[in-house]
Amino acid sequence: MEIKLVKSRQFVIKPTAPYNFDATLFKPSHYPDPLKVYEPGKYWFAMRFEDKIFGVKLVNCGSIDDPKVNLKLFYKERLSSQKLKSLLDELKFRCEFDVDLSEFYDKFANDRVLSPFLRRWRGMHESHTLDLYGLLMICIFLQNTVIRRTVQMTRAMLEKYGTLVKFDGREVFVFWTPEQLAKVSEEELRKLKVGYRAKLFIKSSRSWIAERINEFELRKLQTNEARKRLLRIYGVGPETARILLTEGLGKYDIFDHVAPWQQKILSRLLFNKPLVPASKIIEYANKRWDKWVALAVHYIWEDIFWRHARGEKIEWLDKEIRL
DNA sequence: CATCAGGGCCCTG
DNA sequence: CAGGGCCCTGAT
Repeated sequence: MEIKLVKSRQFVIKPTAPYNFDATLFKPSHYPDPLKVYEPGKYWFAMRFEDKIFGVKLVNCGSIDDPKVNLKLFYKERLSSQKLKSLLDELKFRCEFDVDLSEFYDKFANDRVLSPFLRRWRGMHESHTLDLYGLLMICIFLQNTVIRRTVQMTRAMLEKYGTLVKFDGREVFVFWTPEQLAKVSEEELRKLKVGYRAKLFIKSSRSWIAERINEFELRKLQTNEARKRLLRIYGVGPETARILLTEGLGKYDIFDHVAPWQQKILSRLLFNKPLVPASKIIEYANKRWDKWVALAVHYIWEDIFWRHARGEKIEWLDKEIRL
């Protein structure tokens, strides 16, 4: 399916400083997907909100310490002013426009490990431009495979079940809904060469509905409570739960799982050693960065991927990052 | 040509 | 609580 959004309205947002537009919205550690378009200082994506689809174009027109974002909203039908306000609030959450990081910066300004990263990426936040269900789909695409295949499966599924949204001369997909996918047969999905994940997509969508997962409610819960709810979804284990909590729900106080490939990279970055036990890494990071642990690790993590993306040669890294 | 591991999870014993 | 199996594909 595809839709074209022509009508638009513009807004000027003043995020809480410091706000690093590019580092917040674009994450070089993520695999390439057709869900967004990024250019330096510009970001396009589409979203579902209250059963309607919107196109969003963000343009940076400020600086890290005096941030200003031009937000252009593309839509089909005019919104009531009340709906519009809740949509803008949602975008505020998704882009972390109003999340104040000053405590984080005060606390770790002199942290021997973290401070160089804080200087380099000042104003970087997590961002959550996908909704929680979409992020779950991404996590399933990532499970137990190589990136190349993840990219192929994502495209195949989006072309068949997603919606292509055209606006501002760009095209991005939005995900299907859990209700849509819950009705699809396993054989039909398997034709798209997603393998055993066919069952996962269907069962996780069904349990998403059965568990009445509501991301707005989950955001309000304590991290551990939200985690318990998420783990009840079929196909969600410790790693997916961690990703959903940090990248989906904006929780920064969790870092409880390190996959083997992440372990290799973090061993180098934190201990300058080829391999440190995962439990050591987790303990070290939590003790040191406490309730900001996920954000702290995120700074260190994204830094190496930015350097990689910019073509910097880091010998030991190349074999760990496979695209 | 065959074998295998890969950015987890479920299920079983 | 450890470990096998899962789809498919490119790399070896």
